[in-house]
This record gives sequence, C-alpha cells and structure tokens, in this order.
Amino acid sequence: MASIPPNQTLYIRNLNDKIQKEVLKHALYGLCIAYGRVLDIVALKTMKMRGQAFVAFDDITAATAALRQLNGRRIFGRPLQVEYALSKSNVVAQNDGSYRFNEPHKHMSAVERKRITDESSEEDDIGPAPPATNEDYEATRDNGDDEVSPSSTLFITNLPDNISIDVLAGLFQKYAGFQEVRPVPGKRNMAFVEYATVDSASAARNVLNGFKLSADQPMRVAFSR
DNA sequence: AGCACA
Repeated sequence: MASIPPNQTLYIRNLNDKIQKEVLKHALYGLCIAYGRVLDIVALKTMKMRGQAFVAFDDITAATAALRQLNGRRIFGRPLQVEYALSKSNVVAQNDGSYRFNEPHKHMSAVERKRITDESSEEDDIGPAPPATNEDYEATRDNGDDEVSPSSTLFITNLPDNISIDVLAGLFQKYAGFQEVRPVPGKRNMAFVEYATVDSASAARNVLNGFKLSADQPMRVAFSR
C-alpha cells in the first residue's frame, strides 16, 4: 500500500457530518492541540467535502504524533480516519512564502466551480458559531441571573442529553487555562469544567455562554459555587 | 467514499 508522504497537515475523514461545523472544528482543535500548535482547521460541508477536515499543524512532528494517536479514535460516534494531507495548506504556504493565491489547484469547469461555491455558502449549520470576540459576545449575551461569584470552575447546564465529554472538551479546550471536563453523575445534561484560574474560566464563560450545541438548546455557562 | 483553503 503506497503511503502518503508526511505532511504537516492531516486529512481526517469519517467525521460525523450531522455535527455543526463549528462544533466539529472546536472538537478537533481540542483533540489536536495536545500534539502541537494548530495553525488552522478547514472543514467544508460541500457534497464532496463533508465528513472530512484538514488540520494544519506547526510542523510535521506534531502532525505525525497526532496522526498516530488520533487515528481510530472515536469522536461523535465514529472512529477517525487520519492520514497526511496530499498537499500543503494555504496557511503553511503563507508562512513559508510559497503561497500564490491564484494558481488553480484543480481542473474544474466554471459551472462545477460555481456549484461548489454555492454549496459552501449554504447555511446548514444548526446554530451560530461562538462569537469571535467579547465585543461580539455582548450582543448575544444574556444579562442574567447569576449572583454566583466568579470561580475557576464553570457549571454547564442545558446541554443536549446525549452530549459526549469529547464534544465539551473540544469546545472548552480552545480557551486558555482549560484543565478538565467533569460529568455530573446522573445528569447527562450538565457538566463541570475546570480552568486554571478565575480569569481563564471567566473568559471561556463569556464566549461560550449561550452557545448552541443543538438547534434549540443554548447551553448555560455559569460559575460554579 | 470523498484531498480544501482566497
């Protein structure tokens, strides 16, 4: 079996394509960041590309470690199939100066190209991506009800019943200071998330409170008491 | 199964 030469980008397939794209990326990020710096994650929901993702690492060593550890690992109910990508990601090309944003990477008719483009812009995500900044967040935040004082432990409620620890870890690991997710025994729709400091917990809370993991259930992220 | 990104 002719194998693919090492590449600092991994090609991942067999992903559950029912999962909201942003959630998927967060989860992959959470899994991958353990092996090195992650430069970018690309996932498309086009006909051709759904169920697949590209994770660009800092270097080949990190990618190789992630490939070894993550291949076959179950996430969202499916074992990941991880290989090296065939080509260089744009992010890495940009980094090494070889990026030319014109050169066609595929031979495709104009109509095919248009079809792909249309599909890419189609909005099939269930809910919104987490706001990118705290400023964005102010618009979506619920100015509510917690009189609990800030803490390094977050208490998550209103989760979809069948949520996995993987998903939550994927989401919360993206924010600095993340330590662990702890299930609440007997309560499938709640969890604790531990951060190193009050500030890091607070930052994660600011972004993720109200984030939808399912269409109708914005999760609530509060400080634990 | 399916190797993209502006």
